[in-house]
Amino acid sequence: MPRPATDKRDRLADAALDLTYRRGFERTSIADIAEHAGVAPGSVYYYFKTKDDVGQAIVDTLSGRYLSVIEGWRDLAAPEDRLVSFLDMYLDDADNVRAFGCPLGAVCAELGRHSPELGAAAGEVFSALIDWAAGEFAELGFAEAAARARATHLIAVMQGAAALTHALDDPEPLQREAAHLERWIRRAGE
Amino acid sequence: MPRPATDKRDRLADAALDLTYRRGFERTSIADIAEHAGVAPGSVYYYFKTKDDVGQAIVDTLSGRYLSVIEGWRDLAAPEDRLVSFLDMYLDDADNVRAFGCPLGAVCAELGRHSPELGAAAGEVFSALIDWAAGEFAELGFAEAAARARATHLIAVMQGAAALTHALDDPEPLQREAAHLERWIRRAGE
Amino acid sequence: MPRPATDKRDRLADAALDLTYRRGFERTSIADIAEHAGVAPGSVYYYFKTKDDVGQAIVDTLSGRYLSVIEGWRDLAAPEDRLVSFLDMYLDDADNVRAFGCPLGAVCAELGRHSPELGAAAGEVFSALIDWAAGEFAELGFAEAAARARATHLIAVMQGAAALTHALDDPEPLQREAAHLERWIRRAGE
Amino acid sequence: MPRPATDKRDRLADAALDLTYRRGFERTSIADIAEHAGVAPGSVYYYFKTKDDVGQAIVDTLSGRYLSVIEGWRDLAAPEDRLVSFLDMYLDDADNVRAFGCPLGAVCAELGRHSPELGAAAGEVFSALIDWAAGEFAELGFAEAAARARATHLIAVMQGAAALTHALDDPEPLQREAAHLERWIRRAGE
DNA sequence: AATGAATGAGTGTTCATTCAT
DNA sequence: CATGAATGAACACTCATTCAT
Repeated sequence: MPRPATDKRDRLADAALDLTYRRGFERTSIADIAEHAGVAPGSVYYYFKTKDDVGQAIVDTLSGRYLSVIEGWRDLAAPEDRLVSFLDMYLDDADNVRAFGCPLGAVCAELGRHSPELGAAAGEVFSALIDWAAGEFAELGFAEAAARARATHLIAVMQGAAALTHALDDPEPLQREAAHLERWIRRAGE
Repeated sequence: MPRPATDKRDRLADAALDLTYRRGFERTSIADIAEHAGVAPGSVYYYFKTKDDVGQAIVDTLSGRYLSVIEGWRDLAAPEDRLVSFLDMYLDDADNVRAFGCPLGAVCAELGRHSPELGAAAGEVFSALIDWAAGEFAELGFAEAAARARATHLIAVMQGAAALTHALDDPEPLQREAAHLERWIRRAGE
Repeated sequence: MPRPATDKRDRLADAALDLTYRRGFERTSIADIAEHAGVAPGSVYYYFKTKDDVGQAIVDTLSGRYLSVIEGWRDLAAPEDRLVSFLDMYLDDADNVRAFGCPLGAVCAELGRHSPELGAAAGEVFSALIDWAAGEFAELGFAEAAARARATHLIAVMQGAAALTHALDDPEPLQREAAHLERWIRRAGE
Repeated sequence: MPRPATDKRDRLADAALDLTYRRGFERTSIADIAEHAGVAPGSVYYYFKTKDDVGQAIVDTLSGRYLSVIEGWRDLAAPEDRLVSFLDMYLDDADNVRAFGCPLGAVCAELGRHSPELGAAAGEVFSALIDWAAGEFAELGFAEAAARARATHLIAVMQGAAALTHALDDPEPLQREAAHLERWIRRAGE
């Protein structure tokens, strides 16, 4: 029972996300995306009306990936463990972070520079991430305002650490800031 | 006695930096830069061999601007005040940060995505900034390793806060993280 | 008991004629025609082998329409009245003539420019129209050669008047030439 | 003393007019025009901003040609002779009229179908032509309104005759209507 | 009998780059 | 010293056409 349409569309969106992360949105041509997805060049426009539409699909794919990863942490009983998993996700992916930056931040910046609409859409992924982290901190006993402040801090520091690790081509900032944040999270959980 | 050649070159580099910050490097054409600088289109290639060369000039200009700003803080007697000036620089420029991201981080990311060479060059501006901050923290009494760690943390957090403020189109993360860091700096100065 | 296949084919031909008249043949895509006819995009090629084939169907539809309109004038007893009905047909449709030109002439020119074969086919519609008008003039007592000459003049002047009215976006040439021709016809009928 | 810029631009406009007349505007690609003018494909966009801009240049070229032809009839002392020259111009070009229609009417219709703006611009060429003919009839002693009516009739009939000659692929309508109009003009000059 | 999925060839357009002057 | 003219390669996008079902 094949769903070829959805399958190809997904493959195209995945390829577009991947190439945008590694080369940038502007430097990624429609033909590149098609080739990467193993699809005929003209076919991209069967699934997407414009390149901006591909950008929107990138945001959706990105959002879906982060949401499903977070979903996977539901097994963990303690909020601290879930928050630390967020840090570990970056550490496990340190090579890519070093080479291309944060998979979320880099792509959002790239799309935002292409068009304000895409930038706003990408911003919502950040919002969702902060919402999730704020929920975890709330579960740790923080009042809403404090929980949000902590969540924003967590995301901001990881964004900055990833940016520095990429800019300096050095995993150290990422590792050090993650270690810092882990202690900060554990301390909050006590 | 001005040297008009140099003047034009500088104007071109300034225009290139400005446009790259606001639109991105890829979306900025050589003709755009020439027009922005009030220079004849063909002349860009008199001053720069290739567009990548323009990218290098952007890095140099960026580096010069940050260095001279830092230089301007020499008047301040206390290292804490100089470090806080770094934070204030962002707060004073909050509108641009919100609209286009960190003037340093956004441009570095943009150039890094264009070519590894430019990325490495841009990375050195970050290194210099960290070196400066590490020096200030050393002056506050921290041992070298600790001073570097603190400097990296400072830059990373501001990078992340700027990125979030841009992505969310909301000045709050920048303001909150800056306030946080100011207390953290003042505490270190006691 | 309708034959749905034929019905769809007719609807497609009608849509194609309509769009060709208003936008031109080249600017009308197969997908446009399908959408306009309320038919699935892929289905056009079930009824027509190529786009040129659609062009042929346009000519046939056009021919059929003019023939049936002429047929409708059979009720009128006097040839003068039938010939004047031809003029009135244009005057009644003056808004479209102004906006898009003569429904026959514009489409013929469009198809002729697309391919000589279609141009020749479209030319036959003109021939048929001239034949009809020549028959009417013959009935008014003109010898065959004179009747054909008058018929050709009638059609030519209306073509030119329609073309001018369209080009100048002004109904005046059409109205004036039609009034002229009506007197000329009435005079011949005395 | 070469004026290469103007020269190339003119050659491109000439090629564009020629191809539009023979193939239609839509079926003429920018690459076709460049090749026809002996110019590199990318160069068209150095002289014209868009294809619509090329269309405007076509109108200008067309207008210039007709104006200069009319100018050439200044030598003729009698208005009748000048008006008959207009008819002769078509008869001398009968082969092209038969193959492609009226050089003015066909191109105007083609451009008008491409965009209303171009259609309006093309319409002004017709206006100018009518103005000229009206002036000649005025010189023959007709009051302004009558002169304009006659001028419009002259142009309209030639348009229609050319259209029919093209549609039927038969020079007869053009020749017969031209002969008719010549007698009509000579009669007015007596 | 009918169609939705898919595509390759071609379109208008942009732009980094070259070069004669 | 400086530039306007010119260009070829690449881009986003369109569309007539095919075909498995």
